[in-house]
Amino acid sequence: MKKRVPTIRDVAASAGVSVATVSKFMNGTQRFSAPVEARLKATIARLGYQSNPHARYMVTGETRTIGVAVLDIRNPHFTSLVKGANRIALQFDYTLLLVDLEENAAREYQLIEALARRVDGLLLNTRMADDATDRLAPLNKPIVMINRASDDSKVASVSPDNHRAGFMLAQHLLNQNYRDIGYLGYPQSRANTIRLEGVTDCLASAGLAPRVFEADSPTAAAGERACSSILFGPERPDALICYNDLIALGFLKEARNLGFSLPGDVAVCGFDNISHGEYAWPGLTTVDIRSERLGEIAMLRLVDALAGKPASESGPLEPRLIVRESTLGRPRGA
Amino acid sequence: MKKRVPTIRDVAASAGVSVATVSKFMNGTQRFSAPVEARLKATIARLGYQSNPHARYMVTGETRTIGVAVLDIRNPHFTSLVKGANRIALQFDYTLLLVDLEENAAREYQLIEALARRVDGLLLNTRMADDATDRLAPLNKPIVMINRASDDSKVASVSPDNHRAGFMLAQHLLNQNYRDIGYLGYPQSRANTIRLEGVTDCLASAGLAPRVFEADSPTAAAGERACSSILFGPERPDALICYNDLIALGFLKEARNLGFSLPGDVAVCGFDNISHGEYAWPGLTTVDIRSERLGEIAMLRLVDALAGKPASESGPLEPRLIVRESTLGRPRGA
DNA sequence: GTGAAAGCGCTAACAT
DNA sequence: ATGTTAGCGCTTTCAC
Repeated sequence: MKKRVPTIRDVAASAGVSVATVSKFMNGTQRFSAPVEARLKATIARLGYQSNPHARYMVTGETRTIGVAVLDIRNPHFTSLVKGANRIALQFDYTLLLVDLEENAAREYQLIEALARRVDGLLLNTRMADDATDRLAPLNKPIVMINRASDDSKVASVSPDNHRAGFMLAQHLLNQNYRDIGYLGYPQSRANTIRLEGVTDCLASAGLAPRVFEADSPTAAAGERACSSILFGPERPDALICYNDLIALGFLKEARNLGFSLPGDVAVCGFDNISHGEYAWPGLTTVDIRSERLGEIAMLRLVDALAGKPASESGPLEPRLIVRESTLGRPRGA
Repeated sequence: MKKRVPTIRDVAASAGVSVATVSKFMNGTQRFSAPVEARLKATIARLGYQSNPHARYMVTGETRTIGVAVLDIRNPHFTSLVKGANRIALQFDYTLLLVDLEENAAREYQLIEALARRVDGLLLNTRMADDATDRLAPLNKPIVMINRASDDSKVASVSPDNHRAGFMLAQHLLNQNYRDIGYLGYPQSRANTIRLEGVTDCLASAGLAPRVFEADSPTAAAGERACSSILFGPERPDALICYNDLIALGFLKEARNLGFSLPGDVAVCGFDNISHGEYAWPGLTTVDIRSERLGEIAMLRLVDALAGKPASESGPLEPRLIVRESTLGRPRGA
């Protein structure tokens, strides 16, 4: 015999009060006479009653749920984002409805749309083209986008300062006396463009320009694939800035396999400061874009929006350069 | 002017049919006359109508949502679990309600209880004591536990074959001629006991026994902390099996800092086959417990239970030994 | 093949 | 301070 979950009516009957009283008690909407309060407390505890969130939604219109869509939860940068978002959400009594899009552009919009029906607001990390964000408007829910170019004015978004992060990495390499600097990008990502601009702007101040290569996905496997053609190309760069740490790590590994010595033959660095980099060898120089904090900020923005507060326009999050062994070799001919 | 989301009544009115008809159409419960079907299709498309999942739940009792609680989403093993679970869930039209417990035992039960109210079933990864699982029964929802000892008969659970995995690692080290083998465990985890048993049983067949050390958390930081006292202890082991790859990676890094040469001075390996290990140096020998597949299987079990199907009792998932450089050094005196 | 109506568990407006 | 009641959007008998 399955025992039925107690409803508000069970509690009301059992405590000898009306459902309205129980409802008000549960929500702390009102004060009660001592005897009623005592009976209510006892009955609720005895029955183990908890209000049904879905029924509650029916009348309040609030789900206390935030939809989170990420391209790939296994990318440590995205994992951290979710971690940070989860922390703030719990703090404000929200729960995360998570969808891993698996980098599947085809189902992307459909999944997000379905997600939107069940939540109060959305935290989105997609590769959706800018014009496609128009399609999100009819969802009629507060949305915060993550890792989107900040000049995208239509929807709220939080991103690291990608330009500055790129600039930092390039400056560091210049300081280390590297001159022939390559950039291994991932053109599908919006952040890629800005990171490259940061690199380019910095190098320009020294009268240099980066040689640009492309990876076909933001993964270590893509870094491995790109490696040989870069290292055995006509003019091998001194140093390589990769679109993210995963690509850098893959490149690093493959370069070692190919018999190159790192960072002696080529220095390598990336973006994101994923934990892999700390335990790799040589340790990976990177720039910490503070993913977890980014997730917290994004969720904070959403919570504010949901509470009807104005968006506190804080600037992009300051990145931090993390120098490790992968860029500390003496460049050729220096 | 905010435009209201269309309800089933809007569609009914606009198409000149009853709400019952629209409902049946949406659910494919019935066939319709051509004209009605055409009108319905057109109206639904025009209004962009989609049924409200919460209202639907009110009558069906189904949320089409699975609650997933993990100890720490940033632990790559758990991330993979979620990835696999998400894949199967989407396939069966479920969505994941995710809660990261942040290894916080205090709020654990409370969070899970709240989660249970909103979902059809639960996928749980907790350190809750076995007797505490009794507290989950009143939740009255199908539950699949992850990474729990298989002898725990009360609740369904899926786990890797931890004993075999431990055995494999120990056997590999014996094959490599290591004799003085240590085990750096994390006693708070149930899997830890079984992994150690696997190691112990294997070594026993060679007349040996592992020396056991303890880490205070399942993280790289804990591996770093444990390192010096093990390596500078009275009798330094030849080889060290760590409770998981994170601990192993931390140990590896710190050992290098302390001036040891790996695997020459000490071989190191772990469990989980997290991607870090492939890009570390020396590459980390590990045993792949197939986390992502584990997540898939767990979710499959849950989906079956929800569909009223009997649990197909498949045995534990076969682990796979992944040998890399961290255990390929020549042992001392061999 | 289609419609009318009851009711899921809850909150909020209003009455007392 | 407490109770009555009308829905929220939907599915599901049960008529027709």
